[in-house]
Amino acid sequence: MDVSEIPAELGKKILAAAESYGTSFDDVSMEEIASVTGVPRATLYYHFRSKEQVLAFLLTAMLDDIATSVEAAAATADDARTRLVNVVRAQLGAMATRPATSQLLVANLGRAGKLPDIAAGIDRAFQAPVRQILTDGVAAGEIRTVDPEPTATAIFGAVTVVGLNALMLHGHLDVDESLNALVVLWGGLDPS
Amino acid sequence: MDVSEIPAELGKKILAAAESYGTSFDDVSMEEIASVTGVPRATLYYHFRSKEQVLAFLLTAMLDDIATSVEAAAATADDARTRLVNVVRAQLGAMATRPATSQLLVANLGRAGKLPDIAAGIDRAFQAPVRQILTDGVAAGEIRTVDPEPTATAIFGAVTVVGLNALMLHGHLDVDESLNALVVLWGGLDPS
Amino acid sequence: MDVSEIPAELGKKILAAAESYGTSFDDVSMEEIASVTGVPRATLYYHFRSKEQVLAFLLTAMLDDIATSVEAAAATADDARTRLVNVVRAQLGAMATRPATSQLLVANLGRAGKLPDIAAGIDRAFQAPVRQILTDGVAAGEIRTVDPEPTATAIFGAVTVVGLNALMLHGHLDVDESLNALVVLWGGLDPS
Amino acid sequence: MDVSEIPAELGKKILAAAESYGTSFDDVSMEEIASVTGVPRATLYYHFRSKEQVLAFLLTAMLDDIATSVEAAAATADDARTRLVNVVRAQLGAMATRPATSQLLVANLGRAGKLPDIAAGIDRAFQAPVRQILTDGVAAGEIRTVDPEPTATAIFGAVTVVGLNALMLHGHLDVDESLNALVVLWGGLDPS
DNA sequence: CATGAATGAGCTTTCATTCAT
DNA sequence: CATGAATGAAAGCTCATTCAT
Repeated sequence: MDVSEIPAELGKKILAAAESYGTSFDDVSMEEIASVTGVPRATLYYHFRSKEQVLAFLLTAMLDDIATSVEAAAATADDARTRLVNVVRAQLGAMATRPATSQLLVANLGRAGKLPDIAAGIDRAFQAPVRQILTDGVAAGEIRTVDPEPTATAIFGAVTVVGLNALMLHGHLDVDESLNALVVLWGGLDPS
Repeated sequence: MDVSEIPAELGKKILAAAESYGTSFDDVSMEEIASVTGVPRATLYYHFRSKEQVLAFLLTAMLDDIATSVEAAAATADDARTRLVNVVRAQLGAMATRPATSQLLVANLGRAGKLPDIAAGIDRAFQAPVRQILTDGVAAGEIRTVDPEPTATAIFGAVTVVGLNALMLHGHLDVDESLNALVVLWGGLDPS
Repeated sequence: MDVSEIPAELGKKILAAAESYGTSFDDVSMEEIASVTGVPRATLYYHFRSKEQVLAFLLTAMLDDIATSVEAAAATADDARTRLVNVVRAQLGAMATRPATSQLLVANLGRAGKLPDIAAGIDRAFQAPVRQILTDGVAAGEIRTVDPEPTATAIFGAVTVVGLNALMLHGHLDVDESLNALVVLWGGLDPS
Repeated sequence: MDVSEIPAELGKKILAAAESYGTSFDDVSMEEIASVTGVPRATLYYHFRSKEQVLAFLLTAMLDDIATSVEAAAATADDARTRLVNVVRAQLGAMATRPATSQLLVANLGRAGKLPDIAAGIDRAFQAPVRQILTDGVAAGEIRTVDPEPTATAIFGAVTVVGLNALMLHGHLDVDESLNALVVLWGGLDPS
């Protein structure tokens, strides 16, 4: 199921309809995808091997999108801290744009992590850019000495759960407000 | 379905068997719970109104356990930072003790958050203690000025995702190692 | 399950609650009988061998009641036709008084007919009195020569279905109106 | 679930197998229908929305059949009485041909009457033709002055219960014998 | 005598998936 | 290339009935 094998038209339909899907993988039935996209079930099976693959395609596509804007935010000449803020802002912005799909992603972190494509997508969109900035920042003395790998995971958790929380509680996500909740990441909790 | 109405014997069986359940609510079938606990399906339905209620009982019981040890860690006379570290250590320790149930909880944050009992349990075990320490610590000048409510959410996300990550990647959770990943929380990313 | 073995108190509760039961044997659950009568399910099973027996008791009791008033109507010194009208009037009156139980009876004629007690009750309350009047009436020249046995069955069908029809369509049964529908029985369809 | 949407092949199987079904709607399980027709349960659910719909289809189809032959019997140039006898004969004949389905119908009059399709079918096959003949016959002076509507109901009851009685008592229905039981309808009970 | 607790046996229904065209 | 039709395999839940006190 290489993304490139999926006809663009079909892909668009699935993506466009994603925002009306439910929250858990099992809450999303093929019948639902079929009726929301207008693509008959059997046709979906013609293109995808299984339901999981459809959702993997969906999440992968979203993650690719996120990765693109995140990578742009990470590629500037700013200092590490600025780039990190921009990266997180891009991530939250992407979640804000696709609230349902984001919930689908975060609510299925457990399962999604087992699908190689998705795990790779999550890494590319969320963890790798942060890891890289941390590494660079530490080397440049712009960031405190931390272990980039696990720290990126902690940041990933803080960002996504703050986002999910906003989506679940208010139905939408205000990027600046959520960023504010993450201020702890920059300055930490210790008083200066 | 007040917890107190569930016979202790039955409750123990369900809890004891929990570690062999699947990851998502839908991955856990009543037949599975029945065969793993040795309690017939019809008997489960005699005590619980639905499958959701069984899982709610399970998660609520686990969260109550966690809350108890977390509250103990929060109730010492230490300074805010020490208490916070101990609270997080207690949370990670609880996750380490019940890996499968923790995965069930985190993997179902989306759905679980909609069940009032569970949402309350999460707050009591994870967010409220942190919120309280932050509030007290800020007042005492032991913690940087942050907004306790959203900051507690960010910490919750960092802690649980770091824990989930360890469980998914290594199958078990090393508390100290995970704590280390969270060092960013104390000192932040800014170089001193 | 001799009726006499059922404690009067219990019997009264079951009869009193009957009017809130459903329409088909299978629509009436033991749980429904239990909650409506206030008698625990297990207690019902202490007194009755099965659900069927409870319903048989219920219908038998109603049929006994009907039989009593019907037999009174049949036992006068009037001519056959008058007695027959009075008998049918009594039958319709009994149905009017217990609409739900009547529907339960008629809607379950098929099954009820297989339970000896009920079949006997139906015969005693509905068919035997008519049969007797027909026999006597024919002998006395007060009634056209008909075969009493099958004719009584036809009359039974006309009476009960007319009654059921009224109950289902209007929710209640107007005795005189229904009697009117049965005028065909007396005069027949042939023009005089 | 318009009848026309059911594939003819499937319809035939359901009809053909009907004679081995049980007596009450609840006595007939989908598994029974499936195994007797050879059509898998899931396939039945592909074509029908619910069990009730399957049975509605079955009874509706039977009633359509009956209606056809009854309407033919009603459409002759004979006098009203002859037509009525022929109509009833056709009705009894139809019951004789499909004893089990007839029992299913009559035993579920209560429930069936609530399903619009079936109520309409009963009217078309049993009541409307009789009503019409009565109306015409009264107008032509061939039938005593009776109210056609309720009288048709009484006749319906007499005919079906006499038929059901025969089926239940003897396992089969002898049309002429049953017709004989209904002689009361023509001449009435009054001696000439 | 009465009853709360427990359960075996089914039941309807859903759904991911495959078949046949 | 696409799809209507068909279905195997559960799943959640109910309910009449029995057990144990």
